[in-house]
Amino acid sequence: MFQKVLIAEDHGLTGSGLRESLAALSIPEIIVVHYCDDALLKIKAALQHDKPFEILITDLSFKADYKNRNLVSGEELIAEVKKIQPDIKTVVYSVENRVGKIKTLYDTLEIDAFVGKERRDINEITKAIQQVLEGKIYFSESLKHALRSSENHLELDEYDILLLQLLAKGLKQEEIAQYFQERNYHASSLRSIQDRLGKLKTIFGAKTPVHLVAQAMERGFI
Amino acid sequence: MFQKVLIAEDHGLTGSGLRESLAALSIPEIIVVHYCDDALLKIKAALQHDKPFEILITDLSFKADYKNRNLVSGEELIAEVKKIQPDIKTVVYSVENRVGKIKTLYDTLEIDAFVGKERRDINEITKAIQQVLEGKIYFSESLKHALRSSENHLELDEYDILLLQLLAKGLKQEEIAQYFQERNYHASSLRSIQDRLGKLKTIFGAKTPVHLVAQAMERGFI
DNA sequence: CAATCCCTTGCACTTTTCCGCAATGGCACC
DNA sequence: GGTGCCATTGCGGAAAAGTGCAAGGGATTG
Repeated sequence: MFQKVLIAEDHGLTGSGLRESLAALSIPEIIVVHYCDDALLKIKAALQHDKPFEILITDLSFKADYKNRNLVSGEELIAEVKKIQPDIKTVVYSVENRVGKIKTLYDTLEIDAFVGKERRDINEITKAIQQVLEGKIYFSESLKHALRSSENHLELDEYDILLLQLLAKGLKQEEIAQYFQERNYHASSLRSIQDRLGKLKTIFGAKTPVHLVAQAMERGFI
Repeated sequence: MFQKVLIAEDHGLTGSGLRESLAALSIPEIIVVHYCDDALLKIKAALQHDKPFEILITDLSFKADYKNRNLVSGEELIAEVKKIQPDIKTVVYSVENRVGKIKTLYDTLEIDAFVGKERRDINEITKAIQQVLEGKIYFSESLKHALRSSENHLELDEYDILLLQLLAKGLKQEEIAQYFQERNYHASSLRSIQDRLGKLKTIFGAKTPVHLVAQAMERGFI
């Protein structure tokens, strides 16, 4: 079994529930922190003392409070941690349930497991740890199906995602056109953007641009 | 100390964290359930056996799954429970952080305490239990802070939220006007909706309607 | 009762978005 | 090289959204 585990979770009671469940797996050293920055510090310190953590279990969203923060999310934490300790195993434990978002976590951050905060999560986290210990990847039961099934498999390219992001950021169509022109994107005229937007609306079944972005956000594309 | 506590919380690990913390307070009988309907059944059964629960600690939101549900939220649960056992103490434990919403819980459901899911919630839940035991009302420290801080002071009323929701659902301004007119809302003309939308854009610092809804979603208002 | 304030609403005008149509040009396939 | 397909783009008119202005209408205050 793993010997040294770090947990980053900002809800105190949930963190203590996690600690308890991992202790039941006979993991001797379990550290719980409530801030991403603290997690990174612990990882660094452990590395320096030649006693690195083998696995990091982290939430995705951390509420802001009076403290100043460098890292504000689990994604950022994982990215930073992997820079200094690339071989560490990472498990994401979150309420996130948007397939697109979780797929992105796997593709870009190469996480080893994802467990949703849900009713059966005690079993799930246990299974996840065991699978990761064996060098396998683990995703919550509820997700496995969704991740593989083709129905949810809308593939949006960089252009589409950027377009939706710019829209969500408050740019007008004309400003987006300008943005694309400055960066020499292929379809950069106002008319092309409108065309693309129309197609995206069809794909998402959206009636208005607002609806489109709301759908894209709900499904985790942006 | 209380002798018999019921916990309704749909995240398994959080529930077990709660159980652990309450056990540390020397509460002998702690039952944890993951569904509102189960909570109501437990309360009913305990009453019938003349061994009623003294206090109910419940989350507000319970994720839907394959099971059919009568009660879908902590609010509904509390309302039903108070019908059959009006003297039971109720503590809400939730990520909810909108002051208005929590005030409504106090005003309409007469809850005895509110504890937010946050970093220091272990201490908070302990304090809450002790205060409620003494017949007092308790609200999280963070809430008192939120009351003062201007940052979280965005209070949107039902009208604003509905407006944003309808927009996100793909309705056009004119359709929203019609929707409001059918339901006899106060500001139901197209012009009023545009006016309100303009004000919301100012509040959220949004440049376009898309931006507005994206912000509202990110910040958890809809 | 008058003065005042704020909210609601309609009107008119501008800006922005939507969308069909047609011209152009690249690319693949025959 | 010819043919067809599709993405890109401009144009133009229609639809939708944004906004200043002013006319009411309550509610409050002096």
